Amino acid sequence: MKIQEVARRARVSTATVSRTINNPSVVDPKTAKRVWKAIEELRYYPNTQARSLVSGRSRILGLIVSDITNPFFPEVIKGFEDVAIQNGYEILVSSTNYDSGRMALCVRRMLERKVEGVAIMTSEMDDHLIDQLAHRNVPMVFLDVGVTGEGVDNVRVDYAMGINEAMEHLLSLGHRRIGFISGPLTLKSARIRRLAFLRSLRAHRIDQDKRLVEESDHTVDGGLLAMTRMLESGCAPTALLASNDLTAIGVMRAARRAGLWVPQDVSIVGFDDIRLAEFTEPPLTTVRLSRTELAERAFHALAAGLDGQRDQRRKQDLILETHLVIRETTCPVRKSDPPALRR
Amino acid sequence: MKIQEVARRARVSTATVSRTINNPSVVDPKTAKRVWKAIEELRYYPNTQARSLVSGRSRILGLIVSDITNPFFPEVIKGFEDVAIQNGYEILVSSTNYDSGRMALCVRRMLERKVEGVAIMTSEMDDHLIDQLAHRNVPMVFLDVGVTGEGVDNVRVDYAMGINEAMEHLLSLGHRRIGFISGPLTLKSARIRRLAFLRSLRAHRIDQDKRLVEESDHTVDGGLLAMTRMLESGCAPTALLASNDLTAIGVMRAARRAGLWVPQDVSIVGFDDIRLAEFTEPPLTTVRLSRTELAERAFHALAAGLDGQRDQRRKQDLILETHLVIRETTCPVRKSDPPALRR
DNA sequence: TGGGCGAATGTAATCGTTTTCACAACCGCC
DNA sequence: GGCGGTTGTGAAAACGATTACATTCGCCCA
Repeated sequence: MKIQEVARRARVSTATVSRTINNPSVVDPKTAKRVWKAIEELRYYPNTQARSLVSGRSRILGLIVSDITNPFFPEVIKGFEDVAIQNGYEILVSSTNYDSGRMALCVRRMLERKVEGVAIMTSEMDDHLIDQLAHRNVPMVFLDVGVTGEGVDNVRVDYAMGINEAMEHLLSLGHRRIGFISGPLTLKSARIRRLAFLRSLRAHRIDQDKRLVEESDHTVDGGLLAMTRMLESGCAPTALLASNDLTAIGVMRAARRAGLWVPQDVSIVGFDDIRLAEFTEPPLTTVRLSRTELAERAFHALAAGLDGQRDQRRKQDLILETHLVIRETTCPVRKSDPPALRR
Repeated sequence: MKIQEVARRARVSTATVSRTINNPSVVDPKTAKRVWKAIEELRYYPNTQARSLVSGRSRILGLIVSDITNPFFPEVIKGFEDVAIQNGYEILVSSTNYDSGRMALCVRRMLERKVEGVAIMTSEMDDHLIDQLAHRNVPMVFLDVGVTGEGVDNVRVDYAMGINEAMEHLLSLGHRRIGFISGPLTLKSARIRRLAFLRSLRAHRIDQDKRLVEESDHTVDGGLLAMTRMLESGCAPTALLASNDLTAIGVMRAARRAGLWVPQDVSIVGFDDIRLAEFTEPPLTTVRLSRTELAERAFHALAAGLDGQRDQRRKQDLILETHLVIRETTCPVRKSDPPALRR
């Protein structure tokens, strides 16, 4: 089923068929109608490979995430796919599994497939890989306030806003011994959240206790481990802020294992507001970061880069806000000391 | 950076370069070495589109799921991607969002990209779409014991095994009023699970109470709604089996809202054993269905279809087992009646 | 009347590979 | 020394579209 057959059937040249499909304005409506009829009758659809080989445009966008298994990402992927498809693009997702070798492979495959742009949401990004992409003039957008440089865009997220709201909330409930479990500090977005927490602490003249700030890895297991460590340090917090919801879920589990009730013994706040957050027991108070908006921003940043619409790009500098969503894992600090830890 | 440049640099023809890459056995090791050197020096990599245009092989496999946002799927995707990449294949995932129009689009895009095979995990699959694929000789594999027909494979999962284990478990704990919340009955795999439940009931000579069997949609919200309906029907079960873990999580939430304690007032068993199951409060007793194995089976079924290795296919008829994983949402039935429902 | 113009269409080059086929070189054997 | 059989290599024809350029045709105006 090639374009030739369509051409023959519609009694036109292949060029005309191609034009009716790609640039209808230059072809006579009457001819166009004939061509469309032939296309339908033969159920013709163009061969993408041939098409992009000659036109140089693949209509594919890449999306690289670190772990498709973290529920945050599928929601971003979904949003990205939706908007991409609406605009006639295909997407190619790759999960690096936190492995930088795998990351190199991802980039390689993206290049081989001639993606027209890549959105990157992961930390395993060596500079030389970025160079590889930049060198081939592939527009990039980082969803992680990561690298900056020419040809590199960033979707800006106001992480601090949500963190501050969360802190105000906890402080207004009387909490003073507030812990924080960060994500991997190789991730810039994780560093930013941690910093926002520390800043907020200082702004409220609360001394930082090192035992109350742990590094983790944005997984449930990691959160569980980190919280367990913190509780065993002998200085249990009355409230805890986690760098993402998965961590918060781990934290809740650790608290329960230690015999603590949430929120009576310890208040917990997550970050992201993944769908499941609403359904934890009790439902998780967390900071919402809209995945669909994030994905849309990413797409538009790329699309702008594609068509070289420099002016439109300015619009993308809007900052994505984050806000606290109060559910049931936070409550006023109890006056008496929490019960002794069960070991 | 085309093959020509490599050829020139290595002082051979383009044919030889192509051969050293794709079929090294027919080229003299000395020449091959020269060619590889040139390739490395120029950082050459072949243009995938040109390559697959002429060879007719895209090295892409499609994977269609209904909802990438359901944590079950990303784990399958990950497994599928891993094994595909190991075998030199790319994957193209598409989420249909339970929309059959979107499904048609998916198939269309898969065809346009000339995928060499498709794994399908969704119910929005019209027969005419299957025909479309079959008609173009695209091997298919269903991960849902769905359609059968020529050129269509199925990964066989023994859903009944896990269900039976779960039932034995609940019965041994003294439960007799056992409820079931199924997935959408358009999904064959959901029907099978429901049927296995009903069979087990009959096998143990327990009368079926219609109020204790609800249909839902494999989402948390759906589970919550269905359980709420069931509790309000005036005939609360002492134990409940859910068709998947997401549903189970919704069920737990509904139980808590109604003032019931899990597992003291009602025991709950899920299905799938998604990663999060371990971290619910309390940790969910559920039936494990290995996603990686599922994905691997799917891949191999496709791969077998690709190379036409009819004999190897027989091996794939092994049935994937499912087993109960006991955690903390089940306990012996309480002798006294459960407390009155809080409305 | 004829030349210029614009709109619609056709011709053919092009994209970067793979792969068929032919050819050359070499080997061993009769 | 000629001949069949390997082996390794190169020239050129695909693959199926897009698109630059050429052509045709009708129309208008000088």
